Amino acid sequence: MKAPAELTAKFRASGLKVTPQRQLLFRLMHENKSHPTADSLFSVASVHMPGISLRTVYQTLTDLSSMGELRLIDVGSGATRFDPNIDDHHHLVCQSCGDVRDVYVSGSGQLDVNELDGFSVDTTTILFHGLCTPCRATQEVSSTVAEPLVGISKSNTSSKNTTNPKERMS
Amino acid sequence: MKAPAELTAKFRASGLKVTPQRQLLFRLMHENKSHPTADSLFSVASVHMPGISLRTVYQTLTDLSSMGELRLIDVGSGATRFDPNIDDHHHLVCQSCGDVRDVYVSGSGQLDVNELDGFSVDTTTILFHGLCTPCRATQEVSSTVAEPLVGISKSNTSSKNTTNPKERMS
DNA sequence: TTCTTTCTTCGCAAGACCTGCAGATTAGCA
DNA sequence: TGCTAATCTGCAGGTCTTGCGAAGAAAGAA
Ligand SMILES: [Mn+2]
Ligand SMILES: [Mn+2]
Ligand SMILES: [Zn+2]
Ligand SMILES: [Zn+2]
Repeated sequence: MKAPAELTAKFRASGLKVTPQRQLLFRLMHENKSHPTADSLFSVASVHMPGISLRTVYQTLTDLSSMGELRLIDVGSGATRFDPNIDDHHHLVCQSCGDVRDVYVSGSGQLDVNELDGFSVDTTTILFHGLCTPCRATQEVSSTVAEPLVGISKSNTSSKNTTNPKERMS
Repeated sequence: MKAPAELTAKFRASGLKVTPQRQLLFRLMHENKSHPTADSLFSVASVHMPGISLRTVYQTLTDLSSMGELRLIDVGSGATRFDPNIDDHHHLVCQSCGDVRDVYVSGSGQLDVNELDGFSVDTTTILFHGLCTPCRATQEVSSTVAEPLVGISKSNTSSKNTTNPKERMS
């Protein structure tokens, strides 16, 4: 994603107005490596500009991605995450805390794919699911009883939606 | 996913009952290559068993995945897709019609990943986004005017949720 | 500066997907 | 046949996201 000043120019060149809300979001997203959700970005934005609406955050993020300044990432955690890094890169997703980190992969173009027959590939998305260092440390301590492999556990142990991205913003 | 008869045994062995609803779903999912959503499976099931509830379809699919008989796939199209193929494989996703196809990738383990520093990878998910053969043919015909690279298109041209998986079931 | 036009913001309703709940029902077994 | 735990269904509720329109504000003209 371009720097705030450049985005300002780009927006005006496109006939879009540059509002205080948009400027704030430009600043909050610039070089933001946390892959925030709209809601977590809204929380942070609200501190700087009380009264800003979640609707406006969604709107601006959508606008930025329409202009190719932002990438939308779906790591399967429910909410879409927004990424100002538009380089060709992939993601590491912590299954415990939900953290998302950039990872640069070489050789993804040379993946041997069988039976493509006719399907033309445009983009490739790779997600590495695992544990980040802090979470791995925690896991080692409390790993006494293993989860049964078969049997229906009605208690949901997955980390889906248990993480609060609001507390992981830069 | 195991065959219906084996699932029947497995369910009973786990203290779970084998109801007509479950048997139907076992049959509909067995060797089903369409990666259906709960809702699309519900539509098909409703034809065979009018009155079956969407809630039961969700429940049974959840049970099956808890037992490791089904994989949950998130291709970013909103609804979770269910996959009876539990082999190590990845997916081709058509950006136009939403179709999901299996693809076997060799060499995914040897992806060069930089700066993993401490992150331990458990599973890798690869999605190839592109166009299936039928959709590519359609695209070629109607590709006269290119989409502007910059500028906010308020008309949503994305294929998200425009596809009806109900009509793609086997 | 003031006016005018067009775009934006905000708040709320609504849609899509999924899960919790509980009363009615039924599979599995003695 | 009868009992009991498991299941099914319908619906309410939760989360994430988008549609809508009245009120407000940016940008350029006068
Ligand atoms: Mn990223
Ligand atoms: Mn598959
Ligand atoms: Zn973690
Ligand atoms: Zn297609």
